Amino acid sequence: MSEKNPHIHCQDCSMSELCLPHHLDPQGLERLDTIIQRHKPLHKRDVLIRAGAPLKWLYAVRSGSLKSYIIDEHGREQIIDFHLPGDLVGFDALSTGQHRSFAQSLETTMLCEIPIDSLDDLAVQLPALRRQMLRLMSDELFNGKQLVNTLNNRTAPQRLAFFLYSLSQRFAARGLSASSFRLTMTRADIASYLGLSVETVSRILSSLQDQSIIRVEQKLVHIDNITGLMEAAG
Amino acid sequence: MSEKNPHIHCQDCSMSELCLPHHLDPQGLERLDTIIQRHKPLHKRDVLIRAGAPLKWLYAVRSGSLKSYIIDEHGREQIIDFHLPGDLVGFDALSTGQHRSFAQSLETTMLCEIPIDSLDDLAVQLPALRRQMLRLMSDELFNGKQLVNTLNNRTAPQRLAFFLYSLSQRFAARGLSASSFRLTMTRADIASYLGLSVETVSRILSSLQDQSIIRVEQKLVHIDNITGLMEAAG
DNA sequence: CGATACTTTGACAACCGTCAACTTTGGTGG
DNA sequence: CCACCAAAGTTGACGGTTGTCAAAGTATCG
Repeated sequence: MSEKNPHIHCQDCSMSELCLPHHLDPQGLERLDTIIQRHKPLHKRDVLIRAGAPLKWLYAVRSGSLKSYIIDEHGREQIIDFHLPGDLVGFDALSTGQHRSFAQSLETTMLCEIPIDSLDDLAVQLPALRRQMLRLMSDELFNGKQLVNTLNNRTAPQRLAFFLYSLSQRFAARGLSASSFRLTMTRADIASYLGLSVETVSRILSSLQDQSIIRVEQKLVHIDNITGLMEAAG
Repeated sequence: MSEKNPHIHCQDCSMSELCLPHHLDPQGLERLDTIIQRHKPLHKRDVLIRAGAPLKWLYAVRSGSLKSYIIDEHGREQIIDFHLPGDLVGFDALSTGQHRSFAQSLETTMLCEIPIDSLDDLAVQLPALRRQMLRLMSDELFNGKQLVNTLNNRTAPQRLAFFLYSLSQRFAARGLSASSFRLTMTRADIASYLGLSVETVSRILSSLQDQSIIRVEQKLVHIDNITGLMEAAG
């Protein structure tokens, strides 16, 4: 790598524990780092992945955030996930070799680009990498299933409280503030993800604020009573 | 394998195309078959997997059916999936090495038992097996995400029509009748899976019958108007 | 054959989606 | 830098869908 074009390496990346490098020895880390490309920064609203496109790379979020969505038979966008730093994007394409959902940047976002063929080759040689890939997929799989239940069996206020709480936990796992963060997605995105209407999302945010559980300033959320939030989540 | 105790082999199993053997060459198939054990038959209500138990085997359903569920903080059972022949059970445990959900037999059920360590060893040597494992996980992952949306954005009648339609498709993919099948799960199981009350499930089944879309005789369902069912699913 | 689990049907109320109006924010071009 | 307009967000009123409670009917299992 040239001195003129310095990149962050897996060895120095603060997200490595959440990402593919987890539990890799220094030698394995080095080899993984070699196959990983750095993608040019995405601007807000850039579309990274389109459904139907052939799978060539998995992406790891280094900073920023994205939303994944599918377009239903009526042409409406349905949010299926939000991706934060350390998350891998693209696993759902391993099945058909084609992406099945879209991924769009919610803000300026930095990504690592992992060629899927090289990753497969390397996984054969590194058991720890293999295990971590399976672990990440397995987690995503279980989270998806659990989410169905979480949403199905909860009222609108419980869903939103759950959403905020789980975002808070995810930020904390990334070394960021659990009590104060920015919602990079719109209320409509949240509504779609939780299966609610925009109006309901807005009303409940106001209501949680009235209960002194959170404070909302546009996109900014402060959690003032995390216990209250957990209780509100059911 | 002894003559006295003849077992079905992967080579002869009618579910192999849906299962791990998919796209394996004869030699690979042979090797896979060697590591697979046949589990003793489960009776109705037998619990195959308990959350928290260490992951030792993945299971492939050869015949019969199971439900997967988690137990929520209030001790209530939440159904997260139903497993039919050809399905693999246990992927959600790859993350922690411990099972995270329960699996219980809904009827007499025959299973193959695949030691996870041997499977990992074999996957290193057989790219086609590796690809099929990832494909199965990726499919399950995407289905889970899609299900969230399907349920979130649909009314109760649409959810139930969707459920019946998707069961019908799954039976068809297994060479069984798409228009006539037995619901091995209870109404309460369906309700939990779809996020509805038992009463609503019961009412809607009656309503779909009144519309001559299906006929219901206890556990037996006949689909008389598959187009109507698809439309009812939204 | 009895007990228990499962299923169906009815009545009612509440939750939340829809429609509508308005305010605020953010981006674009002059 | 400001003006403008579209997009995003908020708040209110209303009605339908669906959960809850209740009760009766039916299958299943020991």
